[in-house]
Amino acid sequence: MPAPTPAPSASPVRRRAGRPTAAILDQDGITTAALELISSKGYDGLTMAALARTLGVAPSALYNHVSSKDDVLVLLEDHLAAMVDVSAFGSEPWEEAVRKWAWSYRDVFSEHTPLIPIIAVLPVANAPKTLAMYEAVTAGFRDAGFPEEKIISAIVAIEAFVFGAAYDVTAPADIFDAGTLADQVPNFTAAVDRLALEQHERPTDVAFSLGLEALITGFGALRG
Amino acid sequence: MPAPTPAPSASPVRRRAGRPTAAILDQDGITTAALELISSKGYDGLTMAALARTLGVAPSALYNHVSSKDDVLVLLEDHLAAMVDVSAFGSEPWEEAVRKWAWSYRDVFSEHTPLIPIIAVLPVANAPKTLAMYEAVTAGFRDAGFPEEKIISAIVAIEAFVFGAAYDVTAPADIFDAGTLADQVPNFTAAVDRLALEQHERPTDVAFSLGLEALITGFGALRG
DNA sequence: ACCAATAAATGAATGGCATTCATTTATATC
DNA sequence: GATATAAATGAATGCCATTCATTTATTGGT
Repeated sequence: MPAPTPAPSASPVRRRAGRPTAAILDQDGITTAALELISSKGYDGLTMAALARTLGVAPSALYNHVSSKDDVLVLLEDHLAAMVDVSAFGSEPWEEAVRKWAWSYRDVFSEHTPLIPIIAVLPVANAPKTLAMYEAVTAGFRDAGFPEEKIISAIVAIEAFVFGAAYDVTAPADIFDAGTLADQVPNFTAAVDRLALEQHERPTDVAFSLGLEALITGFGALRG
Repeated sequence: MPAPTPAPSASPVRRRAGRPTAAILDQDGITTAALELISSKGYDGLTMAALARTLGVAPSALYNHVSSKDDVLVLLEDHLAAMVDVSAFGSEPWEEAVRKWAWSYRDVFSEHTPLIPIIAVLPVANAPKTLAMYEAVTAGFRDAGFPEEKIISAIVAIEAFVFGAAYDVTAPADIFDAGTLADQVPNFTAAVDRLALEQHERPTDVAFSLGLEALITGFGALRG
């Protein structure tokens, strides 16, 4: 069996310092490599050293293209925002568009919860694709007759729910097992058992659906 | 002016190694010291070394009482859960009880967002006070006529919203300023401007109220 | 065609961090 | 009184992000 052709990005070639013919690194390449690394080693494996190794460069070289590791996380966040499905706004009824948007938003970020603290406080001016998502959603709300002064608040509320629910997806299945304390919390234990008994969908999906439909119904009533 | 009596916890006395008359450290003391440290230096200042310094011990001494820094965060989380107001369950109408619980929950954790990734996936068996909160809320839902098999899902949904909203509180005021990209996102920019114009409450509070009332209304309809 | 400025890489620090471990010793237990 | 144990010390360890002086190929100006 012949050795597989090594990926150019992982080339172990000892390069000399100095300006190369073409730049090896750029923000897109860093983003892609970071995504690969995360999918193979998880966020614990995402270190500047590991990222550099994936790209076949010295760690310090990264700092010519990003100002910090947080900057890498912002690049990731913006990349992922572009994967959120806003296509139903403008082509489907408002309720269904919101539903698709929220589910897809949750699904994308449930695999990337370490980015949530970043995105939740990130000024949109630093994240063009994220901003594009907001534009599409805002237009969808406006066209559906939503009063303009309430659009941002409604989006922020749905987003808050989405981020919290994204964490929920990653929780262990037995998170609500009270263990030895079970007899001290009878109502809670009974409710947990009852859910397990009568519900065969993923509990996290049931909760998300329940909350999202309440938000859609409640906000839908605001439309003129 | 006489020198103030130094807090025993901050005593700089050079202690000899070995078992003291009474243990200096325990989990309560560690929790209290961690809260002090956070309120003075923030979560960035919460290091095992700084925590040990606050308590007047060597960093390694902490590991006789907690197994890791994450363990400290769990102690903090559980301490804070006990500060969440569940008192209205049983004494006030369900809607009002949920409202008070959710606002208080959000307010407590908005000052402690670095704990959210911990609590969101923390098995309740490791957090007795958190469990007690769930018990009170569950009983409140049951007594209000909520179908038992939906109680946990509803709580999980509200909690997701609360956690997301807690992050939102910490966001910078100009988070939605699109800057130079403003002309590329006209609908979004218009909606942001309109909100700023017509709304004088804290935007984060407006969004929280909007979402929470929708959830309360939606879930209220599930009661028998 | 040269020359200066620049972009983009290297690799060797640096300082901070959580955590581990061998050691010490006062107290509690048999 | 001997022994085991709990709870402290302080010195390592290894990982991490980040900085800095240095190198050098390319670009743009004269």
